Amino acid sequence: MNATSDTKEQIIDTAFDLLLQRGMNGFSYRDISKPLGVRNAAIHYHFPSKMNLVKALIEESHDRLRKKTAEFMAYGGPARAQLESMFQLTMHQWECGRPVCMVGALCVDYEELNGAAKRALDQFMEDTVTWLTKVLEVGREQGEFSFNGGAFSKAVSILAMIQGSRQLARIHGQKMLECTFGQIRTDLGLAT
Amino acid sequence: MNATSDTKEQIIDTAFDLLLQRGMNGFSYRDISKPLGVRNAAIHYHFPSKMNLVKALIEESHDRLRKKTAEFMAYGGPARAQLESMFQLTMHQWECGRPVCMVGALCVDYEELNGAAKRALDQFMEDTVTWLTKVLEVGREQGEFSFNGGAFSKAVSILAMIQGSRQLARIHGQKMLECTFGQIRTDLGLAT
DNA sequence: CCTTATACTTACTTACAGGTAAGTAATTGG
DNA sequence: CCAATTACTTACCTGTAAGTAAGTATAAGG
Repeated sequence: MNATSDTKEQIIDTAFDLLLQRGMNGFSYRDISKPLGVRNAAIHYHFPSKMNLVKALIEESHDRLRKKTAEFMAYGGPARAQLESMFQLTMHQWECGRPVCMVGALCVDYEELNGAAKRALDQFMEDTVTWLTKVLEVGREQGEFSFNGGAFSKAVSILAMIQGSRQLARIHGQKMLECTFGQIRTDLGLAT
Repeated sequence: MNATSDTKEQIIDTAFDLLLQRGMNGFSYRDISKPLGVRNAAIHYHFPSKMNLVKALIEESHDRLRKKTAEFMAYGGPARAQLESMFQLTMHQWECGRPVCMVGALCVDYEELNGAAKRALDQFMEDTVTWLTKVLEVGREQGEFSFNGGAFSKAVSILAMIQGSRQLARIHGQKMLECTFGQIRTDLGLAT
C-alpha cells in the first residue's frame, strides 16, 4: 500500500502513550488500531505478540534516552543543565498526560514480562542510573553540586524520588513534583 | 453455611496481595476464587463490582496504616522508631513479594478508578503524608532529626523516595531499598 | 511482464473477563 | 416450627482480549 509506510511508527507512538498512561494491561490492540484507522491484525503484522510490542516500546524509550544523553556521555558539559533538563522533561511529560516513566508503568507488570522484555527494561534502567551517576560525578568535580557519599547511591536516590513523586503527583497534583525537584536541588547545595 | 464466615476476609487477603503484586488489571476474579475454593459469584456477593473490591482494598490499607500509627498520632513518642518501622515494613513487604504499596499499585490505573475509589486512595495518601509530616516535626523538636525547610515538603520527598525505590528494587533488587534508606537517614542527620 | 515481498484486510477462533439471575442450604429470630 | 436472612452455588450472558489463517492490493526487481 504505502511505499514509505509509517503505520509502524504510528503504532509505536500511540502505544507508547497508552502504556505510560494506563500500564501494560490497561490498553488493548483496539485502543491502538481504532484511532489509527487500521485493523488489529495490522498491529500483529508488525508486532507478532503484545509482549513483542511492549519490548519495542521499552527500546523506544531507551533510544530516546540515548539521543538526549549522547553528547553529555561523550564529551561532558554543564551538569546542572542535564539535571534541569530531566526535571523539565518530567514536568512536560506530566503535562502531556504521561504520569509515569517506563519503569513506573511496567513495575507492577514486571513478573508478567518475558525474558527479553525484562532484559530491555533492566538495561534501560541501568543506562539511566549510569547517566545520572556521571552527571553527579562531573557536577561535583566541576563544583556545581555538593553532596556526601557515593554518586551512584545519590543517583539511585534521586531517580527513586522522581519516580515516586510522579506517582504522588497523579493523585495530589503537580505541586508534588515541584516539591520534590526543590528538595533535590536543596540536597545538592543548589539555590532554589 | 459458615456461621462465622471468613470468606469475605479471605477474599480481601487474597485480593490484597494480588493487587499489590500485579496491579488492578493484572488479576481476575478467578485468581481469587480458585485458591479459596469458591465460585466467582461468591466474590460478587460480597463485592458487587471489581471497583467495589478495589475500594475495599484501599480502605483495608488505610485501616492497617491507622492501626500502626494511632498511638503515635495520639500521644507522640520516639520519632526515629516510627521511621525505622516504616523501613522495616517496606523491607518485609518486599520480601513477601509485595513490591509496591497501594499508591504505587494503583497509580497507573488511577484514571480508571471511580470517584469513591479515587477519594479513598486520596485520603489514604493524605493520612500517610500527615503521619510522616508529624513524625518529622516531632523528631525535629525532640532533636532526633535535623533537616532544613518544611516538614511537609520533606515528608513528601521521603515518601516519593521510598515509593520510587520499591519500583527500582523490583528490577534491580533489594540493594536499591537499602541504598535509599541509607540516604534518607543521612539526609536527616542520622548515623548510618 | 512476471515474480516476489511488503503491508496490510477480512474473517475467524479460543479464552477469559466481569457480571447477573435464579436456586439452595444453613442459621437466626420470633 | 416457620419465615426471613445470610452466604453462597449453578448456570448463564455479553463483551472483549489476544492471536491466526488466508486472501488482496501495491510496489519493486529482474
